[in-house]
Amino acid sequence: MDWIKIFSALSDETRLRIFLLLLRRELCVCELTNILEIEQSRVSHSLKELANAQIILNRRYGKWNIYFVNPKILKQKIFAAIKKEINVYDKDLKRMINCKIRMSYNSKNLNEEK
Amino acid sequence: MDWIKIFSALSDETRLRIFLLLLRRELCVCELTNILEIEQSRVSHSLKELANAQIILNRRYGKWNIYFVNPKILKQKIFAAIKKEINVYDKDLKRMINCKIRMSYNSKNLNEEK
DNA sequence: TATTTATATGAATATATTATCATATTTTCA
DNA sequence: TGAAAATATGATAATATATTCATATAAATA
Repeated sequence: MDWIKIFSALSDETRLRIFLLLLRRELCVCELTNILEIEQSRVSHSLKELANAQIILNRRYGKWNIYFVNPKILKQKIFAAIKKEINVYDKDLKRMINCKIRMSYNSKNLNEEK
Repeated sequence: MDWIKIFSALSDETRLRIFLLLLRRELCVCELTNILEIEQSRVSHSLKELANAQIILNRRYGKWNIYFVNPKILKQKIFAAIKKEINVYDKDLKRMINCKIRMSYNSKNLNEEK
């Protein structure tokens, strides 16, 4: 575990917001862009650094790239504590709840899920 | 709690080394300088940022400025987890054990303790 | 196949951080 | 009181980081 890289990844507001959201549920880039209301390239760059610190992973699903918290790190007490003690930004949480980009798509194409 | 400031403070090797040492015991600037084998001004600057993030405090004792982990933050699970999961650098730990700058002084001047 | 949607990435710029040096301050002690 | 020890701090230079823009890639779909 490279803790300096990890703390570094979490020391930026954009990346921390993303990470706190991903602790709640997995999200694709366009959902994050929509929720955070920032540029898509900024989201991608941020995700790259979180992935580089190995605290998130991703999987392709059709045209989407879905990012999620690396299950391994959740076994570490530090991340379990982060999940419990650091709150997601209120506005982000609300927008996440209302964000149904993939869901509306899925309902039409459920049979295509691998 | 300003988590970005906190993660930022811990995202630098020098500061993380200092913080991990202080989690074991309180130390003055000259002890830290001795243990870390880096410039004194660098230690002071690093301590200032850790203090700025409110994760360490300090008290004057004679000519020494003794730094210690803010007891309040240890109640947070995150810091308790950091203490358990992140190891001090081996070399630092050894040098800390052998560092007796204040101790040798104290033994001669115990009656001056406030 | 051409277009659209989702995403990644390289380059350039703007901004922030880090290390070092010189020096100032405070306390102790000869 | 003057020197020494411990510490803090401001300025500078070197380095790293973040943001934006333009563009590339890849999958879906009309």
